[in-house]
Amino acid sequence: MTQSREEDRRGRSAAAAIVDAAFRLFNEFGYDETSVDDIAAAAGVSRSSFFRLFGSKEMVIFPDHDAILAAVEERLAASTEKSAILAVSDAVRVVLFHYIAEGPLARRRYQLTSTVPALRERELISGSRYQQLFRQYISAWGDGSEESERRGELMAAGVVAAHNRVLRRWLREECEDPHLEIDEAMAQVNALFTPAPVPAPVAPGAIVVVRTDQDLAAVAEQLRSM
Amino acid sequence: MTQSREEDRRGRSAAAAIVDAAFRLFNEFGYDETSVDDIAAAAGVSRSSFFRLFGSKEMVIFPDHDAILAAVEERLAASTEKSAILAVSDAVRVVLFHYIAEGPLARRRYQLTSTVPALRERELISGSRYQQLFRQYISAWGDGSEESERRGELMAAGVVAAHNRVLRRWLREECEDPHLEIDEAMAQVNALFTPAPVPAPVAPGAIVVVRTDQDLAAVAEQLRSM
DNA sequence: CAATGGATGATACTCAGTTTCATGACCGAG
DNA sequence: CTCGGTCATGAAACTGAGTATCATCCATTG
Repeated sequence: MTQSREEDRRGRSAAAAIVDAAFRLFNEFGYDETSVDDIAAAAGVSRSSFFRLFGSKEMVIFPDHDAILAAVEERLAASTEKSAILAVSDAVRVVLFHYIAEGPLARRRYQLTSTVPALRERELISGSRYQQLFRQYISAWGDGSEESERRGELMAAGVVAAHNRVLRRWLREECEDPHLEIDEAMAQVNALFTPAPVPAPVAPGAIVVVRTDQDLAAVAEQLRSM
Repeated sequence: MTQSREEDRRGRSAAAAIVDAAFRLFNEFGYDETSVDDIAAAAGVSRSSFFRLFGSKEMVIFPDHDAILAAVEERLAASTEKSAILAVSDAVRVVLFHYIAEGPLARRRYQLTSTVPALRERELISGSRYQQLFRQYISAWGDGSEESERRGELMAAGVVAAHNRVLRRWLREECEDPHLEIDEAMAQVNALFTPAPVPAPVAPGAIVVVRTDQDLAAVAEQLRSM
C-alpha cells in the first residue's frame, strides 16, 4: 500500500486535487473554455496523470458510476422472483441515496450537466446502463414470452424514470423528503406493474368484485373491450 | 433553387455521395478506423464540405432525426386530452415506420450502432429527446399534481421503451409483422396507464363487477390493501 | 461584360485522447 | 550498500475531430 509522496505530503490524493480544480475552473470559466491542460496545471499534476486517472475530461464529473452500478447489480443479484419488487425498490434507493449523500457536490454536478450538453448526454448514457441492468433482471424473473419481455423493458424504463424524477427534484431543491418521494414513486411504479398485465389462466366465467375509482363510463368501456 | 453543378452532372447530391461512401468505408474498415478525410476523399468532396453538410462524423449515420422529431411533435400537437392515447400511439408509429421505410439502410445503421459505442450513445441521446417530447405532452394533459407528472414521465419512458423494443426486433429480423407488434406493445402500454392510477372521486360504496385474470389469492391481497 | 452571392476548397489552428519513452522513487535480494 | 525490478509520474510527439478564415469558382442578374 504505497501512497504517492505528494499525497503523503499534502494530505490528499492527486485525484481529489484534480476534481477540486476541475469543478472550480468549470464554475469560473465554463466547461468548454477549460482545457485539460488548465485543470492539470491548476491541480499541480501533468496532463498525462490526468488522463491516466480519469480517462477523459467528462469523467472528472462522474467519478464512481461503475461502483454504483456494481452496488445495484449486487442488490439485484441477491434476490429471486419472490422478493423482486423489494429488490428493485432497494436497488433504486441505493442509487438515489448515493447521490444524495454527496450533497453539495451532486448539486454542483447538476448545475454543470444542466448547462453543458455534452455532460447531460454523458449522464443520459449512464442512466441507460442502469435501465439495461434493471431490464435484464426483471426480464429474467418473468417467463420468456414477448409480453413478459416487454413488461420487463417497460418496468425498467419506469423504474429509472421514477428515480430520475425524484433525484432531479432533490437536486433542484424542490423535494422536501426524498425518502417519502421515492417511496411514493416506487409505489406508483409497483402499482402499475404488479397487477397481472398478461391474460393468464383463470376459471372461465369467474366473477370478481373489486372497488374502482373509475367512473361508470370508463368501466363500461373496459367491459366492452373484453 | 440552384443545385450544385456536381449534383446536376452526376445525378445525385454530394450529401448522398458522402453517406454512401461513409457506410461503405465503415463497413469495410470499421468506424474508428475510418477518418473524415477518408470519407470526404472517397465521396469526392473536401473535408470542409463534409463538416458543412453533416456537422460531425456521427451525424452521417443519423441524417434526419430532427425531421422525425418535428413530425412527432406535429402529431402530438394536433391533439387534446380527449384523443391523447390515439395521438401517442400515432406518433410512435410515425417514428417506427419511418425507420422501417428505410429498409436495408436502417439495418446497416443498426449494425453500426450495435458495434460502435459512440454511435450507440448518440442513438440513445436522440431517443431521450423523443421521450422528453412525449413527457412534455403527456404531462400537459394531466392536472399538475406530482403524481400526474410522475405518470407522464413513466408513460413517456414506457412509450419509448415499447417503440425501441419493436424497432430493435424488426432490425434484428426477429419481427414478422411490425404493425401487429407495435399494436400489441402500445396496447400493453395503454393498458398499464389508462386505468386511473390515482384515487379519484367515486361514489363511496360503489361496487363494480369486472373480469380479472388474477387468481383468488392476488385478488384477496388487493382487496386487503384497499 | 461586370458585379454579386452562394457554394466550395485549402489551410491553419485548438484541443481531446493515445502512445512512447525517460526519470525517479521505493523495495526486496544479494 | 548496491543492483535490479516495479510502479507512478512526467515529457513529448502524434492522430484525428471540429472550427475559423480566406480565396476561388461559377451561375445568375443587371
